[in-house]
Amino acid sequence: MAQIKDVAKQAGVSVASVSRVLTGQAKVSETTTQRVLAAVKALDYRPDLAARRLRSRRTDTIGLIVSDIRNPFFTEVSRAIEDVAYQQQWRVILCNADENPDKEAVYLDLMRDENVSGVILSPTLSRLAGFRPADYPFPVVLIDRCDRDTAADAVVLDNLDSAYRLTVHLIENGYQRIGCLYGAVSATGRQRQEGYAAAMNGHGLVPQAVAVSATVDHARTTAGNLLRQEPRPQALLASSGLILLGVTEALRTARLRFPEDIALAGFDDLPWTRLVEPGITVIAQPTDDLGRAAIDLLRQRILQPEQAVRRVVLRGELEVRGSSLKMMV
Amino acid sequence: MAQIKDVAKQAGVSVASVSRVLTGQAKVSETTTQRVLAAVKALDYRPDLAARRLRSRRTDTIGLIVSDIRNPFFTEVSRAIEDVAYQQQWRVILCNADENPDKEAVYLDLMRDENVSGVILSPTLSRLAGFRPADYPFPVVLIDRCDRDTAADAVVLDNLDSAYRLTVHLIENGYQRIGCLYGAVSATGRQRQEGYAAAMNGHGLVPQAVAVSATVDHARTTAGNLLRQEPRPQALLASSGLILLGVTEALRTARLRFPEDIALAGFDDLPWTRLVEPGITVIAQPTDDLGRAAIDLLRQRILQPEQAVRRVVLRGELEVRGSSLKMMV
DNA sequence: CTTCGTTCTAAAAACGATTAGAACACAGCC
DNA sequence: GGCTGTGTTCTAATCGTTTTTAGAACGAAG
Repeated sequence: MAQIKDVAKQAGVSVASVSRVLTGQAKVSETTTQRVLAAVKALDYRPDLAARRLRSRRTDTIGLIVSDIRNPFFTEVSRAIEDVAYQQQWRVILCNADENPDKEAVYLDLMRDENVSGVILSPTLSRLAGFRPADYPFPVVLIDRCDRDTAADAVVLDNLDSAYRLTVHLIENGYQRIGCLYGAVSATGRQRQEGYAAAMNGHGLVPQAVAVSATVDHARTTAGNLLRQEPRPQALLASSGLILLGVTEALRTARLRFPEDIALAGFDDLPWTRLVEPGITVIAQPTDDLGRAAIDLLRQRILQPEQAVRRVVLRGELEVRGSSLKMMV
Repeated sequence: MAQIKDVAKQAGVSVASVSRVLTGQAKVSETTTQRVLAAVKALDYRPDLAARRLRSRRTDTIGLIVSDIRNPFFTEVSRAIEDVAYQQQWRVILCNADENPDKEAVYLDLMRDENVSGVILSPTLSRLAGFRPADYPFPVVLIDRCDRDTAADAVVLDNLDSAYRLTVHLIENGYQRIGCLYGAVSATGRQRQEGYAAAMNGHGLVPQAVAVSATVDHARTTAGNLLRQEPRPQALLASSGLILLGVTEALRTARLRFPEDIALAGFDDLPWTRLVEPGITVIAQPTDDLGRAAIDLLRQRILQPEQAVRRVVLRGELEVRGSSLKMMV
């Protein structure tokens, strides 16, 4: 394996010049540049990243900590982030914290060990409470989850407003007893519940929200219980794609058809929501933009550590499908 | 930030002893060990990974190169791999090659630059042809895709047999004009098509297989065309979850119900397949086992570079649902 | 009391790059 | 010619570990 000194010898220059050409840090004359590049090509030289990282103290690596990559929302977001990262010659370390604060802490320590350039984090509730960027030895950008008063760079959906609009849509179509299953372990689920409650209260209706852990299994059983209550809700609203999946399965099990027997709406425009007859009304999240915005924010923060804290709020789009059709009277 | 020499000073020993205690490479006396560990804890010392990697020439990092993490199959597999990796204190670099041989080559070069301990690869067709582990400076384990004669460690589904069983299941339920949409860009799709064709031929039926690129969009339009042909197929078989999704959407668009109008079966036991009435019959892939087996194979190969080449073949399980119910006569 | 072997520790040499700071070349000016 | 300034290049120090090498300490055997 060729080393930098081999390249220097081949090009007839010093190792410093080779390094300068390759990193592009300082001015190098045209002739030297050409000779170095020729030597690099001739020897198929590739810098040793470990050595480079040790000396330069930069890793060009970022961390991405989410609850679970199998959650389709995070799958999409992570893909967007990785695409941008690799274009910029950055490495991405992906971590699944499983909503577990301890695991999350372990991974954040790991990020420190790796000396990452920055981290994109979807924090657990407990970490989000009182979150301060200054507590971390690297820049942090929050994604998907963020409180109103969190003083940190963040990219989020307009959760409250999206839930509000979704709820109003159901109300306007004649539904009144609207139940809501929301993920209580994340700030996002809570905010969506707030939006739902605001819409209900604003229309003189009584909110009936049930907290669930954001898993398909739990959502299914909880929804099953809800459906056995009297009077049965006229509509259900699910605060995330996974919960929506569980609720839909429960409706199947209970042999309830929508929208005839019960209306249905939720978050995340997953492929199957248009496949389940007659299609499920959802708020579509712009996952690609969320990911891109997050890494862009991180890039800027790395370049300008002292710049003002920014928050990017993206609007969710209401996709109306058959599951929320006007209620028969 | 504390360094190893600070720890040595605090413990009253040499830096070498500290290193030996922490890496566990050589024998150290009990008293020294205790003093070092105490000093490490007192100073909250964490070794600098860049320095360690430079000197030791090992990175404890593996690469995972798949076509697209958004493909649910790879999402599941990658999660399983990452879980095991982090337990072993390994880092994972995830790469999406998008079935693009050039991109795949770039990422493999990147793996060399990173000096990874090994790579788990789901290769494109062109790379798989004539694949030789010796051509790479690190151990490679193939996953999901592998030819009969590939001389490399690999973990795959019994594609041919699974497809055969799935096809026979349709035939036994009375279907005869069975069409097959298979992903032609991967070895896996081709093998499944082979299994399908074998079953058809073995029962005196004429296979009608159509190659598609393994995307939802292409599968949908291709299936749409297929459905307009006369006579219309009595059943359709899709060689992957994404293709199955496209086909299902096409049936929706054409207002065809299954199994009354047309039967349906495919690969990958995705959540929505049991949600779409009356449920879609599929071959369930043991994604978790696939991932675990792959990283286990890699670990063994790293420990014993000269051991014999292994191939792990996992059996797909037939999940019978409503979409393949016995044909009405 | 030496000699040998064992077990552990210390000092110093890698690992392969980046980057200060010194050195150099050259031009322009007095 | 000497001096200064500018732009480039070189030498050597440095990053923070691991690993090699040499040697100290100690006990047992002769």
